[in-house]
Amino acid sequence: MKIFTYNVNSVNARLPLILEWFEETQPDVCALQELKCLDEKFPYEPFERLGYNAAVHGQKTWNGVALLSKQPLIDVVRGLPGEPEDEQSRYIEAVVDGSVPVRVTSIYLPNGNPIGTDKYPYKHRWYKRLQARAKEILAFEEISVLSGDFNTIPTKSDLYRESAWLDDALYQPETRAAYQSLKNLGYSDACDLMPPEGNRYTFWDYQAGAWQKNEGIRIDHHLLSPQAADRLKSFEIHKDARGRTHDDAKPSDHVPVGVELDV
DNA sequence: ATGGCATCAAAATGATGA
Repeated sequence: MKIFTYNVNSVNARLPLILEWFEETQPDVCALQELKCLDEKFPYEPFERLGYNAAVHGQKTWNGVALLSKQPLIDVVRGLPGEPEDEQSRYIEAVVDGSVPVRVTSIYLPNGNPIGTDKYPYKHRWYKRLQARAKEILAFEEISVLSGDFNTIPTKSDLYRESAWLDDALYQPETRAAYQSLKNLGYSDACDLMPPEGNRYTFWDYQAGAWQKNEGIRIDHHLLSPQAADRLKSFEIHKDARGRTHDDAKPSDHVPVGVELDV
């Protein structure tokens, strides 16, 4: 089973590119982030034509997450528990209903910039809630994969130049510690288990020629429960997606990142 | 040090992103 995460930066603005990637890659499951549309504006039909079921948690203009799966999705959870007044659509979870159940998520963790505004403590409240849910998921002792855009650069190896990120919410010591705490619960970062040769970036800014200079960062992750880690067959970053266009659609600033599990 | 680029939605001297 191939499970991907892909921050698409507007599912409708980029639809031709996304569909082309789906046809080529044939993921079994794909977690999408930054839909930037309400549920009713999600392009269900073209994905159904490719054979996918969709569970969507959308939002107008910003945020919005979805799970697409060839097999049915059951037990869908829309929104991260723990802060009822949080109206931002950044979390969806479901179980892929195959011969062996696999729990999957699409996470769009808050960016947190600029530090010093409400955005930064919101990021860390959100991290605490994610840790609580991640702990509950571990207790199920299932094959579970926490996939998404964590807006967290875990280590110095995950950026092109540390000095450019020292004042950024994505690379603060407490942000990296929060990510590490998820791993300390018992999850493994698929990229650590199967490090790719060379480049491991998943995001390149649109600005200042970051892609051309390969000034990227790694912020899109898969955290595997022990049951999932035992079944990890491969880890891949679809870097070439960053440079591709289709029918005038421009690429997202993130690229798809995938794991293959022996399921 | 700043802005650079992209999207949405509104029609901004904008908001947000990472």
